[in-house]
Amino acid sequence: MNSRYIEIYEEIKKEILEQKIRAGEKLPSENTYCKIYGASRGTIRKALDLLVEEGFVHRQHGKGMYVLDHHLISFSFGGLASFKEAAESSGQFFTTLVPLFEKIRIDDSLHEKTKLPVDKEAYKIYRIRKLDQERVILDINYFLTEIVSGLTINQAEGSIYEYIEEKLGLKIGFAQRVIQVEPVTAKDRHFLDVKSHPVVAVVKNFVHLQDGTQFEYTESRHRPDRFVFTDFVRRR
Amino acid sequence: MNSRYIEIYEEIKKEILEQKIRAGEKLPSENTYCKIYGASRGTIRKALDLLVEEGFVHRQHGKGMYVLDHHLISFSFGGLASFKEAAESSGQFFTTLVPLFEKIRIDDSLHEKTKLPVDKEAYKIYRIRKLDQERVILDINYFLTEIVSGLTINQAEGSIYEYIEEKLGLKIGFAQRVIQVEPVTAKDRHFLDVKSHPVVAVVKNFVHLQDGTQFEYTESRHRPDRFVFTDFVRRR
DNA sequence: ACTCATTTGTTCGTATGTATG
DNA sequence: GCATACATACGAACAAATGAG
Repeated sequence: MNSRYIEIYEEIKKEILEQKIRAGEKLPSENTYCKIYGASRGTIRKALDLLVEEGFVHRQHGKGMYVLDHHLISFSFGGLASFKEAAESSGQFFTTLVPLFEKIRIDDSLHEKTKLPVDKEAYKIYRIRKLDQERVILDINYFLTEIVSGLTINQAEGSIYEYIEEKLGLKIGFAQRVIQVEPVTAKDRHFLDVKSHPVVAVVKNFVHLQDGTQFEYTESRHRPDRFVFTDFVRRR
Repeated sequence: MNSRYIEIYEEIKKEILEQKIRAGEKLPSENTYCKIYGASRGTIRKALDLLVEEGFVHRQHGKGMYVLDHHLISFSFGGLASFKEAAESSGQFFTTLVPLFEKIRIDDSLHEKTKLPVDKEAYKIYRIRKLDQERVILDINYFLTEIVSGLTINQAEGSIYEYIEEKLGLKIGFAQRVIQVEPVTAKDRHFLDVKSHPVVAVVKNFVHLQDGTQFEYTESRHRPDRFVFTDFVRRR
């Protein structure tokens, strides 16, 4: 079903996550992997490229590949993951409330904010994420109804991405993301347990399908003391 | 000296940045590029992969590649760029002050914070970034003296990365990065024009050489109203 | 509905270059 | 100098998505 290099990538990643190869240890050479998986070196390299890119291993010309210490990259938000995926992989227990679920029309000022096309209809959804009985994240979602049709409040309580990808068969492509710090609004005070915090950490997502059309704008407003964003970057 | 696919990548990227191919427009096909550059398809694809990864273009199976609207990414701190590189590409005019430049020893509590090896010696440097006569960023750097030897206060006023890469010939590999929001400290109040802002946005960098050894810890403390972090992510 | 050319996606095999020990 | 391992490059083939006829 999937391509071979993805399968190999997932198998090796699993071995690293299960500590069958530990941090600091050397991976088998590319040629060894060729024999293990019966694949060409190009295919093996494509699989290993993914691990390098995600920060699981690093390569050294002439020496080999080594597993990196993954001490805290337990992805609060590393890639383009849904909230449910991120929460599950971080092992924390969240619950979701949906205090608002309605259809609206994108006007000029909303277009300015969301970059969604003017005059289209969209679902506007608020979702509150609770951790340890405290409301720490407010997600404000806009989905074009034209693309994400038939959404219900039930799905919003679970994973909307699951619905989009599995039920509708749509392929999510990429997102531009902006992180900023903003003063708390009346809405934040109403929907979050902001305590005395005067600001929130805001993550804005402009999400596109694989064909390049933007179908979503989401703004995640985090109570600053619970906000952590982790990232892995390579030079050049 | 560079590899062919890097050259090709840079040429095409230049064409996009100079708007010779505009947002929404289609790129020449891979086979066309093969003829243009006299390279194999594999090499062309490696060059194009980089553009895809950085969010300049998106690919559509069976159709072609299209240039993305780059309104957000243009002043991106998304990659592992030095402050000087980022400032130059964003076109803003910053100046740098160096109020502290000293050698210290990594003790246990500093190891906890920086992850640098205990008992090694390090440069500890404060650097203030001024924009429009306002001190908006405080960089706190630790560099292992063993690796980054011979650093002077003059270099610290320019680009330390330039010194590390060009003068010392060291190869920077990758960094783990954490973004958080923290209450202002007395140090922030002293070195930054924090105004009435009660918090700062903090970016922590754990930077490693290509051989995997960590040689730097840097904490960038931003006044929250001037802090923007942009990112580009793909769904896998 | 079907065929066909175009274009991207995956895989293979092979060769050569370069860094490490 | 030599063996090992990663880096780059070429060419070929077939698969899969798209759009035109």
